[in-house]
Amino acid sequence: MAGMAKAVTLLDVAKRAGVSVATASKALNNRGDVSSATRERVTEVAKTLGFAPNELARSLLVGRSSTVGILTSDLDGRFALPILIAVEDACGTGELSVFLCDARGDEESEQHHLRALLSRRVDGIIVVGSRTEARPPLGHNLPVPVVYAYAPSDDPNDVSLVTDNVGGAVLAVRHLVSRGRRHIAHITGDRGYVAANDRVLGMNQALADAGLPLCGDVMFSEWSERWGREATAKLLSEHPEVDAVFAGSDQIARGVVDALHAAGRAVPEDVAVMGYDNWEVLATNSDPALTTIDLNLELLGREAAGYLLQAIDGQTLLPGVRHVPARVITREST
Amino acid sequence: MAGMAKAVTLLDVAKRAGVSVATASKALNNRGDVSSATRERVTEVAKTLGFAPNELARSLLVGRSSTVGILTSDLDGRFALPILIAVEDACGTGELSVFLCDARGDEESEQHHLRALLSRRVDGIIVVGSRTEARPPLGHNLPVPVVYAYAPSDDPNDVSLVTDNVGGAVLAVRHLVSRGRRHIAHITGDRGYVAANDRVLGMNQALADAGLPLCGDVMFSEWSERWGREATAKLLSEHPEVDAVFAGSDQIARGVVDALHAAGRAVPEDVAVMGYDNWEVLATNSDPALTTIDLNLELLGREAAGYLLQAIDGQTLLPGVRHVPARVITREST
DNA sequence: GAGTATATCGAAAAGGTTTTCGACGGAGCT
DNA sequence: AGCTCCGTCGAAAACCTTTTCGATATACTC
Repeated sequence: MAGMAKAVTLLDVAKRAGVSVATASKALNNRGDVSSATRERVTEVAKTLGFAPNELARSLLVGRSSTVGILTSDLDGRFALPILIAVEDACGTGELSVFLCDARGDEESEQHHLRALLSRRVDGIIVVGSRTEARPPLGHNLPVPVVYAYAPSDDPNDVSLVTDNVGGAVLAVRHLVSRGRRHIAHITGDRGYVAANDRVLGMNQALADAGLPLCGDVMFSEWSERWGREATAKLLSEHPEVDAVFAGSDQIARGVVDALHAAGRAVPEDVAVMGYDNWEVLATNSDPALTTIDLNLELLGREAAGYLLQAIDGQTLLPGVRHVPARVITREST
Repeated sequence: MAGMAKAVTLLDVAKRAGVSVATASKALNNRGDVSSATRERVTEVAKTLGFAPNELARSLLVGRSSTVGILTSDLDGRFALPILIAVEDACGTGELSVFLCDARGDEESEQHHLRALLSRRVDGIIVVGSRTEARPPLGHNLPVPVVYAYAPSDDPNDVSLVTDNVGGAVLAVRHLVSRGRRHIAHITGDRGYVAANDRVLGMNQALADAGLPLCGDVMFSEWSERWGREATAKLLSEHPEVDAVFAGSDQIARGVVDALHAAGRAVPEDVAVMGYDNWEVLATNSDPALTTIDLNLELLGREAAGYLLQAIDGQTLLPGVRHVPARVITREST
């Protein structure tokens, strides 16, 4: 800690360099008319004094703070973090600093953070959700642009980015049929999640395209390994002919391969298993490593930041929800 | 997006209320001499106009921004996030907003972010690392207080908070011997990590206290499930009498129980297994669920924020590294 | 030498808020 | 009536930077 040196101001360097603050400012910003001699002198003094312009004053003057807010509803979750990282990255290269706010799923806390962000005069806000269900907008007539990531706004006038779950499921079953599988079962999570329903939608569509029936009924329950194990046991007894299971998440997929091994079925030789989410620690550590669907969350976050920057630049972007495509990550389980 | 309403200023509400900006300010801040009548009138006007004070101007004036920076070296990692969440939480209740910066382990990027934070006039900085090895300090003679979390600064004059890995390992083997285990083996990760070495330190200490030898040598390699499986197979062939394995991480522990099952050993009846980290998704989804050591990262983050707030308040805190104790989470694998 | 063009610099305003201090009016007292 | 005192309010400075525009000096042209 030690020094606690007083911050050095532009006036300090101006005095030290024997010029006015005006020319000092122009010298440091390569702007206006200033001789190269004094410019050098000023920059030299600024460096030795360790001058760093006070962004608060700058922002106040130019009416733009070069900050954005990220408002997340649940940082703990699996999906917010990659988006957060991508957004922070994209903003950082654009010389924007980001305020992080975690509302913990609390509506009241969210409004509290919103007020804080607005009084700090952020130039824009990205709200990232943890579920794919649509959410009410942050507010109406906000003084700054807002883009919604992962969880879309239910107001069609807002701009939202979401992952394409039906497209992802299509990719998944196409991959399985391309591997020669004909008896594909689907074990997934909570029937109350639109993510689960979107994926069965895509699956049915791709199955129909391939002229194949689903092996058994789709099995809903919870997003856990345990459910993957349970469901697989049941599946094997009722449909021993199954040669592929499409799991609704990597967690479930882990349970599936466990149960398959316990039943003496080889993966992928006897039955292939496909995960969803590309949760690295689960997918890569599995034995065999899981083929899975990657959500492209980094791309989603990057694009969200990109749209926000455009809006901050004054461009009006056309409203609606944009779907960013998923992609299959091929590993050893298929 | 829609409105883009112009931000309403204090002058606006003052004019509307028929007073000067000075009295308006005093009315809204419950300060100075102002009659209750005009106070009510001003607050009323402020509410209807939706006035929110410009924090930039406020900060500039009072010389304190009510913001802190979090500088992380690797957000991806397993350990930064819980700390980040706890810090954000603690700061939020203190009416501080937090700037998030992810340096991605790049020294240059870190300095870049540091400069940005300082020119934004943050009141303090928390730097959270992703490894337990000590790191060089952010800088010398910085104008704001800094506290280091998880990865300590190697300058003894700084204040750092780290997890107590040797204490955690002591708890782990005590737990195992309290379960009646006498042949305890240790499978852990990369020998180059001080975390790994600290834990064998604590383990040896607790083993000595209990008068027990280690079963076999400690097995170093990588922090993965695969290594857990490999090492277990080797262990079983060389030391079939083993009745407990203390794993250096939950990932390794998962591999251990897999291999144990494959070898026909029941967990925990035949051999107990203990994890480390309490990585929920791994530990709770395991079959059986893992008993493990929790790092208390939330507490660490909360305390880091607490110390920083004290320093910001002008208290000088005594330098050095503080160890926050771990705790055992008992589940079904022991 | 007179006049004009050019190069370089500085004074001042602006941004929105808080705080100090002086002004003003009315009430109470002698 | 004259005085003090208190309660309320407003003018202005301060925080630090950027930008505009006028001022000054130098060089150049005829």
